[in-house]
Amino acid sequence: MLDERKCKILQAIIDDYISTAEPVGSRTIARKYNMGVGPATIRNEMADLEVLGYLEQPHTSAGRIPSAKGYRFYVDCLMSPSSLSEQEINLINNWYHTKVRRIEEVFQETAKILSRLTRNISLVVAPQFSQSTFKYMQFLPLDETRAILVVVTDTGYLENKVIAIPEGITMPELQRIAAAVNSRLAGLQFNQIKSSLIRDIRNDVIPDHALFEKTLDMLRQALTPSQRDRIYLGGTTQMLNQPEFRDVEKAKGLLTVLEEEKLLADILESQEANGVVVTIGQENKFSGIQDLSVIQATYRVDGQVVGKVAVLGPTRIEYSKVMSVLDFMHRHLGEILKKYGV
Amino acid sequence: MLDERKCKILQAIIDDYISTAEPVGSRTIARKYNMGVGPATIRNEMADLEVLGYLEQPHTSAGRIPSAKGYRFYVDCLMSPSSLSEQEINLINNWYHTKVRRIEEVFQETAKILSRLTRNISLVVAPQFSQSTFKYMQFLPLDETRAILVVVTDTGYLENKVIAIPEGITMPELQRIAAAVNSRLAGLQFNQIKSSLIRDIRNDVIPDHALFEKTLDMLRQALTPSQRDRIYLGGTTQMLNQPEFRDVEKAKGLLTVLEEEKLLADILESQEANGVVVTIGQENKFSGIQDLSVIQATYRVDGQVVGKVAVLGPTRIEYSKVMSVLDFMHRHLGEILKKYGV
DNA sequence: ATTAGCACTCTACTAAAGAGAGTGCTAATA
DNA sequence: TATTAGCACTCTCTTTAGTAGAGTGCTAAT
Repeated sequence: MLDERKCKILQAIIDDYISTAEPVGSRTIARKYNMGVGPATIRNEMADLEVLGYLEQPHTSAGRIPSAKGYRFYVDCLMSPSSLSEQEINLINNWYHTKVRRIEEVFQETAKILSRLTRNISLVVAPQFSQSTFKYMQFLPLDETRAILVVVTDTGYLENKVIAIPEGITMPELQRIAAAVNSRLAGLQFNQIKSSLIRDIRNDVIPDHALFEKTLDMLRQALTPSQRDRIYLGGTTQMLNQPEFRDVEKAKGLLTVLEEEKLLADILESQEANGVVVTIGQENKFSGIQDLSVIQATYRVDGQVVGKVAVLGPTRIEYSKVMSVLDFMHRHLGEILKKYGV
Repeated sequence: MLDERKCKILQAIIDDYISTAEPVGSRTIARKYNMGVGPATIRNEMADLEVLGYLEQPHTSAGRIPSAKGYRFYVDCLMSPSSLSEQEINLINNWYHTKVRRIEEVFQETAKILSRLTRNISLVVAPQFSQSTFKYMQFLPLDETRAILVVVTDTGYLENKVIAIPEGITMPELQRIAAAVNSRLAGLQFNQIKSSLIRDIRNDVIPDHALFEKTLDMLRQALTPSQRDRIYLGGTTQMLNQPEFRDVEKAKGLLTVLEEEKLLADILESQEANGVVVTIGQENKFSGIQDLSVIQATYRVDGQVVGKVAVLGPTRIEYSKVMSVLDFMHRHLGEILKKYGV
């Protein structure tokens, strides 16, 4: 592999580039990170590191910048891991008390905290409806012509929709429908409920009934939850402070990606490993973010993986810092959610 | 006021500036908008218009750009009103069918349509919970230790929260609490329900009861809905296409404003008039958007004002186009909402 | 009242020059 | 043999000067 001095130099270069966003020269390293050797020696080592693929040179007379391979090595071997300060932990713990009124706000505020602490774009994927379990459905009366159909999950999440009651249908009938559906679906995980199962219910229980059709429709809708409100974004504005987005075109490109919820979902869905996972630049399969790094982690409620927290930034992102923040979050978000009512 | 020719010239200048974003010179006007007079005459008129405050000159040898006063006169008197094309109306009507699954999505998609059609930032203010009427509350069973408290409004909107059931409380007791609250609050508008009223209930009905306290807490929370999910934004990315935001600092400024939900709410709350209302540049009280124009309209459900639709853009915004889009929307959003289940 | 003509002003663009940062190589040094 | 001082070289970035272009305002003629 790399000898000790090369490692030290590589680490110094990356640390410096992460904090300055400027190509790093040999003199800077020799001076700022007192290596005990002169700039010329460092130059030789840098030339080696470039041949080995850890560094790149924007042009002949510039300093070096880390390559994706360089960052990868940095993340895996060199980086000194940091952990959150007392102060930051307090910030997080107190944050929710003052801001949160309902569950969705936990996600929104988590995204905000993440982007605050990391100074980058954050993403929080809320638990997927489809991973929770059908508990029961029920009709709540509204007026003569309308009722609210609610579907309750075992986690206490509730999906609701106003439904027009067809002429001549009475509340007891509605309840009969609900009972029929409940007896069939109770305890099933949502992603196990297939259309075929719903068709069975229709055929077996109440073969022909306009409202029943509507009910099933709504159930189907509940089963395919919109991606939209599953992903919470934070810090899109802060991004513009990063020098890599000094160019409006760049910024526009990223914002466009962020607007494509579907794409975001894919980016995050693609990783299933445990712990904090780092994807650097071109390691990313998705075009549009190939000059960015994604750092993500899953979080659990009751031991079950339910969602993700992630931070997105330039490859020059402060890996150490971001990873420590995400590490904290993915460990604690489960408790926080339970505390605030999932 | 202004004689006919001055009007014609002013209109031509503003039309041109709106579409090009470049200062307009006398030659351009004479050529493109064949006025029947030479550039020199136009120059004289332009000089007059500048003295009168309708035009400004970025520097001596540039063309003229409209001032806020110029735009105001343009909007009030000059502008040729446009209306939506068949095609656009169809686009709108079909849009919701394919995209909308739940009520919140109506707002989100409305924002999207608005920004699509106007190529600017759009805002949609969802109906305020506090303006609707308390219908009833109810506890839905979840498990031994938890229940879901739901509050239903006359519009069919539903607020819900998971509540821990204190030791030893049974379902019938919960229902008794609900009944007590319902008998007191049913039919009241949410913003009429004061803490004092809630205190009364506590004192009169069930004087001491941990769960009851929690219930009331939750009700109080429901009464102060977060601003956050009341305002839906669209087209923040498109904004970066406007030449006025070629500068990243400008873009950052605006994005920062857009992140302050509270401020946005104020901006929109400040207008209560009927129809489509235009606020141009410095007419705006709020710093941060004083080089922008806001065009907004209220919409109604069942004849009652419930929310707003608005478009935000540079003072150079296509007033005519935007106003026609908003006019259409504020007339039809009510129906659309009813159709999709408010 | 309008307009042609012209001098004047200001910006935006281009090219040239110079400063600065950093490299790579060579030869000297420990 | 590893390190380093020295130096020529390369490339970018900034500054400067000059020029083209667009547009104005004024005056005198129509």
